[in-house]
This record gives sequence, structure tokens and C-alpha cells, in this order.
Amino acid sequence: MDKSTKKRATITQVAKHAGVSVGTVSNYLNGTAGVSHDRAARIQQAIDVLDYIPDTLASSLRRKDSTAIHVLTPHLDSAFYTNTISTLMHDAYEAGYTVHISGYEYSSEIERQQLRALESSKPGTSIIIFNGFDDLTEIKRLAKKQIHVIMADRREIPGYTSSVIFDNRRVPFEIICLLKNRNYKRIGLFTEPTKLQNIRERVEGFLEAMKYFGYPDPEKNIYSRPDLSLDKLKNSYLYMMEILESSKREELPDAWLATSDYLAFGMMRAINEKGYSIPEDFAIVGYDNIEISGYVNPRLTTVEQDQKLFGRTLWSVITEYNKTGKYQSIELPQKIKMRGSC
Amino acid sequence: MDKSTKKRATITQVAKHAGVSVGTVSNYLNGTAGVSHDRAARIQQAIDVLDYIPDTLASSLRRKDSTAIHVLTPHLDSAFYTNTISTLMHDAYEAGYTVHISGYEYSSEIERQQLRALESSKPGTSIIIFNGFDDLTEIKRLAKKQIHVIMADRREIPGYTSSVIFDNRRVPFEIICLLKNRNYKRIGLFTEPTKLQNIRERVEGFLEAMKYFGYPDPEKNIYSRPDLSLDKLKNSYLYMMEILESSKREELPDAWLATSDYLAFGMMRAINEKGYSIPEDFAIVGYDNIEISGYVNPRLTTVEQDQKLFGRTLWSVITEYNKTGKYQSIELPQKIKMRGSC
DNA sequence: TTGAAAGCGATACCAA
DNA sequence: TTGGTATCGCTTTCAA
Repeated sequence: MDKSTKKRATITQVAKHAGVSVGTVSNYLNGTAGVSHDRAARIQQAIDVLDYIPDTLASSLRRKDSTAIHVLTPHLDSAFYTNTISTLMHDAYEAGYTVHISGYEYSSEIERQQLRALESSKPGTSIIIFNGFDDLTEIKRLAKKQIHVIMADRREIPGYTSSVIFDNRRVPFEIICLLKNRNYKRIGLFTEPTKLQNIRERVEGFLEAMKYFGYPDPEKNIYSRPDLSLDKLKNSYLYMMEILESSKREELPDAWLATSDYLAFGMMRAINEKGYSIPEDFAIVGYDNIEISGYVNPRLTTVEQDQKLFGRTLWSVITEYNKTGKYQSIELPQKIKMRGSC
Repeated sequence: MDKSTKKRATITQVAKHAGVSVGTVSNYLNGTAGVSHDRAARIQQAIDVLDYIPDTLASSLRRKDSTAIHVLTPHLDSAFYTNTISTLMHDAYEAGYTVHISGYEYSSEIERQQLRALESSKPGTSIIIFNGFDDLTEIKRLAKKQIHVIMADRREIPGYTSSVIFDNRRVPFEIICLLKNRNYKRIGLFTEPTKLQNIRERVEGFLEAMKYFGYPDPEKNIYSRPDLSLDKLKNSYLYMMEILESSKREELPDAWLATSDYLAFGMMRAINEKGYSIPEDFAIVGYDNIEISGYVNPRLTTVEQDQKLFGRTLWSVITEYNKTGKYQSIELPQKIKMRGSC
């Protein structure tokens, strides 16, 4: 379009303009070695005149260390992930790291493909994988290439990766205990498919707890459908409508646990539309405590997984590894956040 | 850790192993030129044996075209952005493009810094900037370097960028008309700071429309606070609580427009907690129609900005430019989504 | 401190 | 089709 469009200036041109060698310019730029005062001035001037900006691509091709962080999430649409990533990014940017995000849409195929693409990362790169499927071969390959893999919300592979997870085991007992004290007769579990480890743990935890507190045959009260991973709001709403239409209230659980806040929102809408009230007719407990959960009506009682803490912990695991080369596995607590829906 | 950890194989090693030249391997990999059957087989075998994976960094250093898309958003925590980006990513990945996302946290300083970092992108790279501040110098610099900048939800800089925006002008008239027909006496505008163009347009649009329909002094009913950009839910809730506590209901607007759904949620919580009901005491209209808006109680009446359409349109602008080198400016419609809050 | 020169891992061109 | 080689923009020895 524009005749005046010039190609980007290179370090060579800067050197020429300043009358020094490229090595000196490089030293000046990176502080690798001292540069005399007058040369420094000439170089800086050349940079300004030529409007020079270093090519990060070429730079990191030659450089050995990597300040890139790649984040892989099941899906970008979930506030639980984006909030966590937001805090991580904040810390990372301040330290001069670059953060790249992608989503694999709950597809093991896309996950594998993305993981393979990341194999060409430099040693020292950090890769955060949220949840993820059971096939560990790709992850191990990555680890063998000296790439630091951090399992987020998922247990580490000992000797291969770091991890930051939430303790999914304790809270179910507290919740069931609470529900029992409030005299709820039947407890339903509303859950997405258990292909991901964290969901599996939650389901197992609840089943154990229900048995422990004397609820018979808890497995019979599991409500799940394959389409509940994606489009959680819509699909949980539709599913709950079906449930409410095909059964009488007395036959249904009077308290429900959902394995995600989004699932809970879908259920709540269905319950409202059918003219029931929460928590009088049905009590609801969610999972994650995304921010919006405190703003719906009634406000959602849920299991808090502190996303700011999560993000900061991930960052600390990364910096620690970059300093010492050691993997870390950290377990974060979950808390019950009591609000109006139960 | 592991003694067996080898350095990554390079194209040279593959060539050596297969007994061909690097050029031929490159041709085989990229289909740049035909490769004879037996050599192809030998190369593929070498690749398998050596576990070779091309270095994308080195590749794009040398290559002229770029398949990278960078997305810059005000903040990652807003579903409006993430939903749009999700659809874009879906299309982009299928075409072999890589998508990189970052957020500037509603800070013009961080925005500038990120934009500068992107200056080292190759010509042909696409950069999508959502909203953004008024300083156009960085963007123009980018454009001069043959980088394709797409202004998202913001008007193009003619001759410099493409753009995809929503028509913020028509819908306010429809809404005010509707409100007037329903006999609302006073209309309040609840808005974040107008530093971003889209918000400014919405505010101006509403003011015009209110005047047009005979509401006197609409400026007097603007409720805004600087902290409403960040932490929208919390801050709008706190602000609305203050408003409700410091005035009698009769003195306040009986219908409210919010410039974002998140703002509306915060208001709704405050209204509920003060014992008022929606829409009887106060009617609420939001903006964006993020998915959750259809699931709160009451369901939020809002201005739909179709995020799937938005994402797909952005993608089409990118592919079109890469084919023809032409900038495009596309305007998308907004629609009123009638639900229960008004 | 400084400059010259040797790579990093790939692609692109040219001659064969 | 092939192979050889210059090159992309930068960092990193190494000798001066």
C-alpha cells in the first residue's frame, strides 16, 4: 500500500549505523558485557533512528533458555480456567514471561495434537495442562525433552511432572454431613462424564461419603449424560427439565450436588421454570465457586476452589523449577462456601 | 535427570541418516517439490527412528508467511471475549493457524507494552485487538510493518486496519421505545468508564435515544464509577448497594440499562438483597448476552451480540486479507433479547 | 571492551 | 527431482 513501508531494521543495520560490530550491539542490548559510554550512546541513537526492535524469534532460536509458558485447557469458556490463568499471567508478565493459551475442547484428539505441536518447544519451556485425558505417552515424551510439564488440577506423574491439585477427598464428607444434619432424605449427584481425573475423584469422594453417612445405594442417584461436558449450561438445563418432567418430586432427590457450578446454574433454571423453589423444594450445591456463583438468585452454595491461589501457586511451581530444576507437587484445600441454595 | 535424554534431532541429522540432502528433506516435509518414492520412504524412516520434530521457531524465522494470530483482550475474565475467541480458535486450528491470547487488564500501559512486543512479528501476522484505548500510534506502526491489525468491537483506522464491530446505534432506540411503551418513568444508565470506544458509543446512543423519546435531562441519570471496569460483578454490586441505601425508591429510575451483563448481575444482587423485586420495582436491561444471562433468575433481558458470529467473522476477515491483501470493515447487528428482567 | 566469525535449525534458490 | 549453499536475525565464543 504504502511506498514508504520499510522492512524491519536488523541488528546488523544498527551496528553499521553506529559504526560498531553486531556483537557489541548485542552486548549493549542484553547487558552481556560492558559497553563503553560513547558507543552505547551511538548505538542507542541508531536504535532510535532506525526504529529497531529485536526479533524475538531469532533471539530465542539462538538462546538456550526459554521464558515461554504454554497453557492447555479443556475449554476456554469456563471461568474457572480463565480466572486462574488471569492471575498466572499477571505474575508471569511482570517477570517478562510470555503466556500462550489454547483449548482442546474436551477432545482427546485435539489434546494430543496440541501436545505434539508443543514438542518443538525449547528445553526449559513450561507447559501447564489442565485436567486432560488418561493417555500419558505424549506428556512423558515432553518431559524427556526437558520440557517442564505441570499437571493442573490433576495428579503428577512421579518423576516426570510437577502438579498443583485440589484435595477432592475431604470436602465431600463435610457436605454430606451438613446435608444429613439438615435432614435431606435423598441426595442426587449431577455430573458430567467422568473422563477427567478431577471429576472422577469428586464422584468417588461423594459416593464414599454418602455411604459413610448411611445413604443407601448412592449409585442409583447418579444423574449423568455424555453431553454434559460441553455446553454445560444448556445441556444441564435440558437434562434437568427431562428429569423433572418424567418424575414426581417425591421420587427425586431433595438435595443435589453438581460437579460444576455451570451444571448447577442449568439445573436451577429448570427448577425455577417448573415452579419449584430453591432450597425449599430442592437444595443445590455446586463446585468451583466461580465468581458469578455469588451473584445468582438464590446465591449458590458451592465448593470453593480458590482460583487466585491456584494461579499464584502454578507460577511459584514454575519459578521454583527454573531455579532448582526440581518438580513439585502441591495440594490446595477446598472449602465449603455456604450461601442460599442449600 | 535421565542419562538417555538426547538433544532434539535436526533436519541435518535426518538428511544424513536417510542419505539425502537437507533440501530434499525440507521438500518432503513441506511438499515444496516432488520427492522420489524411495527417498521419501527413507526420509520417513529416518524421521521415525530419530523421533524428529521440526523446530517451528527456526522454520518461521526463515519462512516469509505467518500463520500466527495474536489476540489482545481487555481482560480474559469476560465471557464475551472468551466465547468469541473460542469460535475463532476452532476455525483457526482447523486451518493450521496458531492462536495466542493475552489480556491487558484495562490498562493502557500494559496494552502499549504488549503491542510493542508484537512489533517483532513477521509481516503477514494477524493481530486482533479488542476495544483498546485511543492512542493509535502503536497500531499504525504495526500496520506499517505489514502486520494485519483487526480492530474488534471498534472502528477501523481507514487505510491501516480491518475491523469487525457491532452497530451500537440502532438498538438503543428500540430499547427506549420499548421502555416508554411500558410506561417506565425514569431511565437510569449504569455504566463503566467510557474510556473504550464501544462503551462510549453505547452511552451516546442511549442518551440520544432518551432525548428523542422525550426523557428530560438523561445525563442526570447516568450512574458511573471508575472502578466499574475491573471486577465488574463486585464493584457494581457495591455501587448499587450504595445507591439503594442513599436514596428512596421513588427518587431512583424505575428502569435501568447496564452497559454490560456483568454490571447487570451485580445490580440484580443488590436489588434482591434490599428486598426489591425485578422487574416490578426495578427493570433491568443488560448488554452482550453472554450465555449465563439466560440462566439467572429472573433471566436477563439484554442486547445480544452474537459471539459465534463475531468469531467467525473475525476469521473470515483474516483469511480474506491473507488471500487478497485487502482490509475489510464489517458491521454486525445487535438484537434485543427479551427475557424476564424487563 | 571490542570485532570477527561460527553457529542455531530451518527454507529458498540455483545449478545440475 | 536433487544437492549445495546462501541466508534469516540473533547470540556466543575467542582472540585481539
